[in-house]
Amino acid sequence: MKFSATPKEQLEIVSTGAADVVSHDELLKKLEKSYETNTPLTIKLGADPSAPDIHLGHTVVLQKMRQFQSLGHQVVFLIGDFTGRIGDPTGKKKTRPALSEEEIRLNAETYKAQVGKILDLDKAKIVFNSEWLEKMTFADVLKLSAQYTVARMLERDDFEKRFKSQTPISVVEFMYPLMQGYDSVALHADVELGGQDQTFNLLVGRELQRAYGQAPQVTITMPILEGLDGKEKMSKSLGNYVGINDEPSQMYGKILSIPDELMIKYYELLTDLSVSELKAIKEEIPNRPKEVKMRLARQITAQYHGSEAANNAEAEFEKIFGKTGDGLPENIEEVELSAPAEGVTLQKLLTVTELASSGGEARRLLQQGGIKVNQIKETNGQKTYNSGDELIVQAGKRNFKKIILK
RNA sequence: GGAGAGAUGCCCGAGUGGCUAAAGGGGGCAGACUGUAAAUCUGUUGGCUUGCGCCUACGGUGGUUCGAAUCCACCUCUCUCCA
Repeated sequence: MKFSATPKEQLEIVSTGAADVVSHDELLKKLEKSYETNTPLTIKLGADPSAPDIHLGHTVVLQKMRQFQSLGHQVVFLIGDFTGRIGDPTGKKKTRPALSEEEIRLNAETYKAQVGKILDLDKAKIVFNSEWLEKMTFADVLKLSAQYTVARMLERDDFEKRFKSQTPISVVEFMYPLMQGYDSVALHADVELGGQDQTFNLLVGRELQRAYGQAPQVTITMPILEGLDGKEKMSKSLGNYVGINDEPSQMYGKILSIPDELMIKYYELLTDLSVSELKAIKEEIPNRPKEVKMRLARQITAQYHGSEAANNAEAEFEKIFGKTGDGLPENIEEVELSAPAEGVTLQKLLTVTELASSGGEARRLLQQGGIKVNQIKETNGQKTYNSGDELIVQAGKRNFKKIILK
């Protein structure tokens, strides 16, 4: 193993864009030692197997991981299967169901396929924490628990909030940071990466490593990426996410809909532009916001689907929404239905094709002018269609269906 | 173990016997405006229904009543204080 970049150069590369590094000094020392002894550092990143679909928010940390990888370090991708198998009792309604081994296997495979778009999996190590957590005895667990106090646990932001607002916190939840920290012990991690919201957990890892006689890991946290709404953290449950498996046209459109203020952050965290390129973009934004945003959408789409697909996505977007286009997407999902002799009402068609989730929803859309049939606004839900009719129905801005009645 | 408080629609939260499918806010959806952005404004937001209307819903199960989210009993869960 030969490192092409000096420790100082490495330090600069990996700390760029990070929200926090604990600490720079320790990191530099580790990098120096690894450089001198020609030993790659072990870089840990944990993943939760309950949500196998990766979105752009997850990629922020993965990009950082890739930097370490291309600098020649050993990245370890840890899948928290043990944790997933236990489930999370927090919140009576949101109880995370315990996953079966089969589900976890499947999720892990899905994960790998997606992570592989960013990391070089041939050079990465993939581990499951059940490997060591499962074998721990109760005595081991007690020893582990003894390393941390309740008061310190309550320092964690969300615990503190919940404690103050008198919402339940189960004891198991206190175990999560400990388990995660113990993973670092088991892996002898030199560096752990995570989102900024993971800061506490990563720091627990340092404490535990010390307690178990190891040199504490350096923690690098990345800023949290806001989702499409520009307010909340990008997450699947909030629906404000861009999945890396999203269709190119979808991905392109979604990115274009982010608030302007977010553009630069997206450039910083989701693309691989240099500091000087970023600076140029920053200056361009006030003058040509639309162009800059389009370029962003194209660039990110290209990262996951190739530049050809990105260009097509842009062309299609223009076709639908641009001034020159005809307002229709390239490919519209076709639905064939057989119509009864007396015909079908438009309202019925909307619910059957799931353009509207219920009859009430369909009525509302019609009433509010959210429905177009063959590009003409239609407010009469009672209008009937018969077999032989072909119609393109649009619900809202971007839901299209081509309905063929037989 | 003892004493007290509480559980309402996607979320928060009002509502203490009929006018409550349930105030208000958030979120969502749609429209206007735009650059499919943000901000703003408007409308809408349980299900079935063109409509009349019907059904389901206020932690669970029973009960009181012509009538209950609202009263009673028991149960489940959560929080607070004391031990």
